[in-house]
Amino acid sequence: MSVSVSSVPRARRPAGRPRAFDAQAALDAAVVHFWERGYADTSLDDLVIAMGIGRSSFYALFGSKHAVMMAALSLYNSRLQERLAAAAATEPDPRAAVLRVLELVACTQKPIYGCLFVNLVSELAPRDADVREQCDIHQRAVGGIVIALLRRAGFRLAAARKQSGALLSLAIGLITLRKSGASERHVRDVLVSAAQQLLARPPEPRGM
Amino acid sequence: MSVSVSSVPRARRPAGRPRAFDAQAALDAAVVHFWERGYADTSLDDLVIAMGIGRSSFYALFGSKHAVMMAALSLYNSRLQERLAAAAATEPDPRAAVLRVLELVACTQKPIYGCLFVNLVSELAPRDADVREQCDIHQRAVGGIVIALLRRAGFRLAAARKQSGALLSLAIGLITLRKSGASERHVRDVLVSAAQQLLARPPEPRGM
DNA sequence: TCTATTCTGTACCAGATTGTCCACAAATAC
DNA sequence: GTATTTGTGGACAATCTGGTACAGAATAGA
Repeated sequence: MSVSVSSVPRARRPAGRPRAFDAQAALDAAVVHFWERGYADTSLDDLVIAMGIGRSSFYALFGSKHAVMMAALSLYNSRLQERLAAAAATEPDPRAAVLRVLELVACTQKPIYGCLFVNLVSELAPRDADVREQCDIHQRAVGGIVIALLRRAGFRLAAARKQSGALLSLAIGLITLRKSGASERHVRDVLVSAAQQLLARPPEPRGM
Repeated sequence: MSVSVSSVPRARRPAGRPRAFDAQAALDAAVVHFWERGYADTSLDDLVIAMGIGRSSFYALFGSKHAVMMAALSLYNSRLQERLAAAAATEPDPRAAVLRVLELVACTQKPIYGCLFVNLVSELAPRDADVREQCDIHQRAVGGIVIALLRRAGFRLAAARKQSGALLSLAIGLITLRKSGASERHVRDVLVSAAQQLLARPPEPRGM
């Protein structure tokens, strides 16, 4: 699963010919390629060329097109989670922190290409249990960050859960809207204004 | 472009062998197939088998894989627009009508497969100008329905535009959330509660 | 019946597809 | 040096790809 980019660097080199490429960089290139082209439209030739490695090396290290896609998705998700957690930890005001998190989600680093997570959920989730599982985990992790911030802002657990769902849906939906023609500016305006309304007051469960 | 499903039925049959299949039904089958499998992962064999026609008939009537995808997308979009417009026209209270429209958008007819519009935007929009154009039109049409309702509910034009963007993003984002694991019930709860907040009052532009 | 027209099934094309194989290269161990 | 281990490039196989060609079937009109 993990491609073992030697988080614990071995003291000695193993016997045998050393790898002629950087596995981390190759996986990064795979992330970019799946991000820009999706899964089905990416051929193995595209992939190994983009990654700058040969077929043999590709199969030796990653095993299959599906496996490298999962590794890329996992890397993308964990990096995004790190960035969101960092933003949440940096900004002291919890409402401002939520807004910052939502901006990071909605305004992706490759606006035209949206978000790799969203793209792969859309393309593969219905037929790929591995993608579903990985994405469910990611969704919960990101949701957890927002829920924690909302609780700090005074929301009760149930309300925080609901509101977190709404805020994240908003951000994710804006990614699609942007892809289908909306301007970056409009997206930001809508996000800020709607998020402020949804963050306004912890709605006490009054009546029903 | 239009596949001419004889909206104006000709008085006389044309000379020549009559078509042995229902063009409308075949296009419907294409809609379903692209909806469930996406574009790149659908081969022509898949397609003609699903549509129940031969390759020759397929090319004679539709021209190419890309063309039939565009026809399917267009049909899907116009049908959805019809359903939304009907809902908007039926429900007298404009806020209730907006909620009804959002439910139709967010709770798709094939929950697991999401929304064909969203799916194809996600898969193709960055590299396909035809899809971008068709989807931009669709987005504006749906946005127009919501904006008109919001205006009837007392929103000013600028506010209605912004709020419409927020409400539709919310609904669209929920489709993705549902695909990546959220339950139908959670989606509905979040939608209703968030939409009520976003519809609460026409926010007068106070200060900034 | 004979012609013109339209549709259909099948064979076909040239190139792309994922994945395997194997001879060889480059390093360590001895 | 030799043996061992690991990585690499290119060839290869079998299948699948989107799209075309064409002979013949089914209709209308004469």
